[in-house]
Amino acid sequence: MPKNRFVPLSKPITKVDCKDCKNVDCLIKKNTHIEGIEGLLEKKHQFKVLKGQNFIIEGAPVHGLYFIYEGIVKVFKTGLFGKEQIVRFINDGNIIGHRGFGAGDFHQIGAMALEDTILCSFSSTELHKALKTLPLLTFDFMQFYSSELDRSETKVRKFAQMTVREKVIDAFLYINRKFGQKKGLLNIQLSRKEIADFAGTTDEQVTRIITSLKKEKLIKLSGKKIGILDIEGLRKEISEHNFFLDL
Amino acid sequence: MPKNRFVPLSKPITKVDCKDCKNVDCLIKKNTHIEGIEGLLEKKHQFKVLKGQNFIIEGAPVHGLYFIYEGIVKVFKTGLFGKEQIVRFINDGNIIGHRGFGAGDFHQIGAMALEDTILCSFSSTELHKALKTLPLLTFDFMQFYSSELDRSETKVRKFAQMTVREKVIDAFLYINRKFGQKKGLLNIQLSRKEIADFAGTTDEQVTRIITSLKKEKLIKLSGKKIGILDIEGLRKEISEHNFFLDL
DNA sequence: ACAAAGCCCTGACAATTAGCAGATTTCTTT
DNA sequence: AAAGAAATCTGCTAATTGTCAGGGCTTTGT
Repeated sequence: MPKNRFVPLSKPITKVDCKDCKNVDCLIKKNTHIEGIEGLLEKKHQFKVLKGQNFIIEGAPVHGLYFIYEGIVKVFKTGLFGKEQIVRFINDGNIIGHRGFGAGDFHQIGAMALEDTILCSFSSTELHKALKTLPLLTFDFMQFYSSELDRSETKVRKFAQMTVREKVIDAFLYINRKFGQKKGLLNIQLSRKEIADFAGTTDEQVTRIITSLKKEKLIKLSGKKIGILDIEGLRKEISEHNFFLDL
Repeated sequence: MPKNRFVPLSKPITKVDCKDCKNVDCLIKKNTHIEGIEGLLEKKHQFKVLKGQNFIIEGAPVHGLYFIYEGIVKVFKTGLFGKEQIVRFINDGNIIGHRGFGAGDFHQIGAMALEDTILCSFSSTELHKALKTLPLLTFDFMQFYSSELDRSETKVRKFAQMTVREKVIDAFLYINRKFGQKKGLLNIQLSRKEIADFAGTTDEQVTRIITSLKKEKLIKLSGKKIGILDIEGLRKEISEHNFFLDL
């Protein structure tokens, strides 16, 4: 992460029309065809945030909802003594800033760009208007939140029942599903501490487990990057925890 | 909990009209005035389940969504070796059976009545139809899921960062907010194991912590029931963990 | 009323995990 | 290129937590 340099908080950039967007799984893109959504689309803002910028602050008032056009972001909650719990990592097409509805709300999460990231944003009032009149859009949002809820509740169970080794393995598998590998290396670079904050442990434990997994030829290291060598081997170790689904 | 007796899975009972329902916070009741919802309301089923009945089985296909008219239910996920993680306790007016939408879905959670409970149910197809045409209803559902998601993500953080004592205290405070006290005793009776499964620990630890809290005059026991004596004292112990809200 | 089962409590022990400190490596800045 | 800073690794130690086992109490069923 870069230091606190004197940088503008965000840069406006040339705006992409949602109808032409490459992120076909984006909740907005998926609904660009429905009638009455044009008003919302026109009011979209798009801008860039730099790696390391904390563009959503926990507790700050909500002004809208963001989508990632391109980039990688970590979403977290801060706890005791500033220890952060990373709630999820997100990339192209994903939503962030949930609950960007209803006035008087405050962000329950913080967000930081892990790579230079281009964001799309919609104001609460515009979105509000759209959601209250376009049931199909609202339905998609509802389904999104509902599946996120399942995911999160599964994570609660994992945290309660998994060992540290299992939690770290689970984290690697999640990261692999989410970001994939290129040339045998994960397409995201995280510090030991970030992995720990996501898996719910400490950086020392993550280091230890990485060393073991490397010795067991389940993963490999190439510089700072991590590569998963034996997905099945890793899955097997946590398989008893996943009765119904990968979440 | 009673044994497996030979009982009918459920009993139909006289149906209450949603418009007259006492559960004013119920998502359906709150929307009974909107136009076009009558079709859904008419198709409601209402029936009774007995204490101890496991009326939603994890992994079973979803046929609809339930609301609690009256009663208490625990919602859980089963993990390794059958160890269950209680996700939440719910009562009058609450929803259960999330994701009762979209065909081909399976229950991600199980549910068991802790008291004799009267349920209202809506079929997936009917609900689907309503949600896809009534944006205000869908909006309410979306907001519900969204706030549940916040709650759940906060719980993830708590599980990762709290000590066992803090988690148990947090559980008592939650139970108190949710069910309240009558004559100084919590309006719900849970076994040590259920408290443990909710707080993310073991029944022995819960026992130990209850004994300590009793000695410290923070709680009291009267038979099987637990009473909270010093809410502020308890809150203080976990206050550093709650920066923004009680969730 | 009695037996059986289940729940609760407690102590002792074992395993897991976190925290600390120092060495080493890698990255950044000048 | 060298110095300084940051991140990673590793061993050691302490604290926390879970597990096992036994005894007591309460509830349930016959």
